[in-house]
Parts: sequence; structure tokens; C-alpha cells
Amino acid sequence: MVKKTKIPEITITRLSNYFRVLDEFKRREFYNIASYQLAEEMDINDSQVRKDLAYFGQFGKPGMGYEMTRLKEEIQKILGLTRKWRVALVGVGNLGSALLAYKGFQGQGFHIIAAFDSDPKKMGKKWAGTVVYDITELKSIIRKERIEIGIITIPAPAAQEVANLLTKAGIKAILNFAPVRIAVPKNVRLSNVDLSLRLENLSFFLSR
Amino acid sequence: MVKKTKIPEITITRLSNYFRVLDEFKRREFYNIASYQLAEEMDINDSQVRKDLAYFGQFGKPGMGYEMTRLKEEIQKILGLTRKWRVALVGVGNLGSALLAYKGFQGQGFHIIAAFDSDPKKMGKKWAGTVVYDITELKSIIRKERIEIGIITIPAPAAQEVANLLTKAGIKAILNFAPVRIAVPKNVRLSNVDLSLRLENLSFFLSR
DNA sequence: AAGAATTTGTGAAATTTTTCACAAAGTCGG
DNA sequence: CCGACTTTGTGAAAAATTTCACAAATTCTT
Repeated sequence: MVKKTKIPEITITRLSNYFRVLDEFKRREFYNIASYQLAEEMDINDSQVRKDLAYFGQFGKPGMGYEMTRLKEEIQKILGLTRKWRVALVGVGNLGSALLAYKGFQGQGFHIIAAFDSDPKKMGKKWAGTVVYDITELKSIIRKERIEIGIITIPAPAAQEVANLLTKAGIKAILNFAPVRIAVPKNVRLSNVDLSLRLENLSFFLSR
Repeated sequence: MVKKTKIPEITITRLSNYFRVLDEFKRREFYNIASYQLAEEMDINDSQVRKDLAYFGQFGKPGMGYEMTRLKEEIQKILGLTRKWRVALVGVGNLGSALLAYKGFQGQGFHIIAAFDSDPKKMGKKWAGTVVYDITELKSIIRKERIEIGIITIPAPAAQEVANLLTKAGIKAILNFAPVRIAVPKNVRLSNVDLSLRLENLSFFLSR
């Protein structure tokens, strides 16, 4: 399945978006979908769609397009969404609580197993079904629970420190919402969600 | 200032990140910064940094690099952050409240002037200093308050409907947090923040 | 069953983005 | 003020990504 060819990261992002489009078309009770339909929906070129999918195999039928159920399954396999991912969230503030309550993660196989905070008032309680632990317990719980992904939703100043804790606990990937760039070892995958950055981007285009 | 040359969108994103790096260096009391320092910090090539900045002018001095205060100001001008932006937020749920409380926006000139919700229990109250209005008042308030940017933080099913309302009210840009692709007229700038997408991306790289 | 119509998968071409590499401009120490 | 350094700004080269375009596979129509 996984080819030797280097796959552009943006292809992976598009794969997620194809998945979303398929969900919408599924509700319309289509059985097949052609590359040009996916492309139109996403405002891209149709051969882009075919190239992206061709990195991973030959899923389509000439003259017919792609069988929707099959394609959804294939994308799920490619993205690693056929298994459950065990996730920890650090920082049960406004944003952290919102993410704990967010239904979208659960559906895609991302299970927030544990939350951490340094505020004694929050510890021991449950937020949207997830127990909040003292951050001093982070290492032991992440190891015991075999948690692989960490979400950082604490203020900027402490973000690097928490990233270090997560790394030392053996986490494999971090999704960082703190508005600060953090450094992690090369074997840890890091993804930043900078909320202001998106607004700044809009601001640029509105200003021209 | 604005050249005829087509500026890659990714350059704009990097500009925001240069801005973050400058903030961090400033605290260390540096006066100048060289392209290779910015580059190192961001794990990119130094000529990339110079190219990005050169789209907008000649801000550096050979042998010396860039004067930090000046560069920060220039980037602010480029990104349109020297003015205030009037923003509305639709959907005061978990995520919406978190964004209302988020300090980062304010600092960059993004002021959330009004929030909207359809839940009568929330209307009329204030959340983190912002009044929550009935969504039926959206059009009139957006016009009266001259609001230009809308943030959508409602569940997926109603997102398109709200986008239509915002568009009809004359909004110029939308930041969409609903996990669904929405359609807007070409003159409205749309940016999607799909939280699951980021986790899916991590999942892909962890699965390989 | 044959011809028309679709649509895939993929080399090749075009375009975009990144990196290289270096002249020119400026700094610094003595 | 000179010679050694440093670093910018930018053409040119390289690399990556997107688009074109078409043979081959498959379905559809009659």
C-alpha cells in the first residue's frame, strides 16, 4: 500500500477533504463518484484528484469513477483511521473544555483518554466524560494508558514545558493550540493550530 | 507596497510566523535579526526568508540583517494589522465561548464586536465582555456595526445557512470552524479550521 | 455486438516554489 | 581608510506540484 514515492503533505490534507466530500455525497445516495465531481466540489483540477489517489493504488474504474463505499474505506486505511488513537489533552481551560466536548474527534477514532491540568479545582472531576488528572501524573498515566497523541491547550508561556513532559512520557505526536512555536525531537510529529494566524491571513487579503 | 507579482499564499502564512519569531527574539533584547536566524528558527532555507520579504520591499541591510522593530512594523503593515478589524462570532457553544475568551485575537487587532446564538437562554447576556444577540438580528447588527469578518462556531448542519446570512449581511470574510465545507460567493474570503483534519494528518504520519 | 461515450491512470509539459550562488552593499577592527 | 567579514537581494537552476492530454479500460445505447 505504502509506495516508495514521496507523497506530498498537501496530498494528505486533500485526502481528508475528499473524505468529507464523500460523506456529503453519500447522503445523496450516490454509488459512484468521478474524479471531476470530487474536483469540482473542492475547486481543484480533476487530474489532481486522480494523481492523489494513484499514489496509493488503483481504486477507480474507467468509465465509472470510484465506488464510494470502497473509496471511503481506502482513504480511511491510508489515513490510519481504521484503528483507535489514544489521545491526552493538557490544559482544561476554555479551549481545552471545548475540545473535550467536541464530538468530531470521537467519530474519527480519536479517543481522549485523559485530561491534565495544574488547577486543583479541576482535578479528579470529569469533563465531558474525561477524567482530569494532576499534571504531575502525566508521565505515569500516559505510559500506563499507552497514549500516543497529545493535545496542548494551555497558555503560551508553559507550552514548551508541557511539550517536554509529553515527549519524555513517550508521546509520538503533538497537536499544539498554544500561540507559540514549540520545539520537539525529530521523532515526534508536531502540528500547530494557530488561531490568530488564520485571521491574519484573512486580514491580508481583505487589505489588498 | 503591493507589487503586481503574484504572491504565494504560503508566503503570507510564513509572514505571520516571522512575526511570532520576532516577538520571541525581541524579548531577548536583540536589535537586528538576519535571514538565517529567522530561517533556522522556522526550519526553512534562509533565501526563502529573503524572497518572502523581498516581495514587499527592501527592508534589510547587507552585513546587518533586518532591524527588528522596523521589520515587525513592516509585516504588520503587509498583513493589514495596523488597523482594527470588527468581527462577529456566530454560535456561543463550547468552542464559541472559548474563542470569545481567547486573548490572542484582541492583541492583533481583531475585536469581536458581537456574538449571535439561537438559544434564548444565552441571548442578552455577555460572554467575556461580548453581548450575545438573537441570530435573527444578525443582518441589522452586522450592518449597523460595520462588521467585516464572521467566525462560524456552530454545528455542521446549520453552517451553510449561517454563511448565507453572513454573506447577505455584507460580510467580507468568514473563518469557519464547523467541520463541513461551505460555499460562499467569490468576493467573500473563506478560511476553514478543521480540527479533525489536523489529527487525521498526524494519524497518517504515525501509521507509516 | 459494434460503435459511441465515459472516465481512469499516467507520462510529459507547464507552472510554481524553493534553493543555489554570487555581486553588491554595508560593517568592523585597527 | 583598507581589507576582511557579513549578509542582503536576486537572477538562474533545481525541485516539487499541478495541469494537460491521451491510450486503455469499461459502460451504455441501439
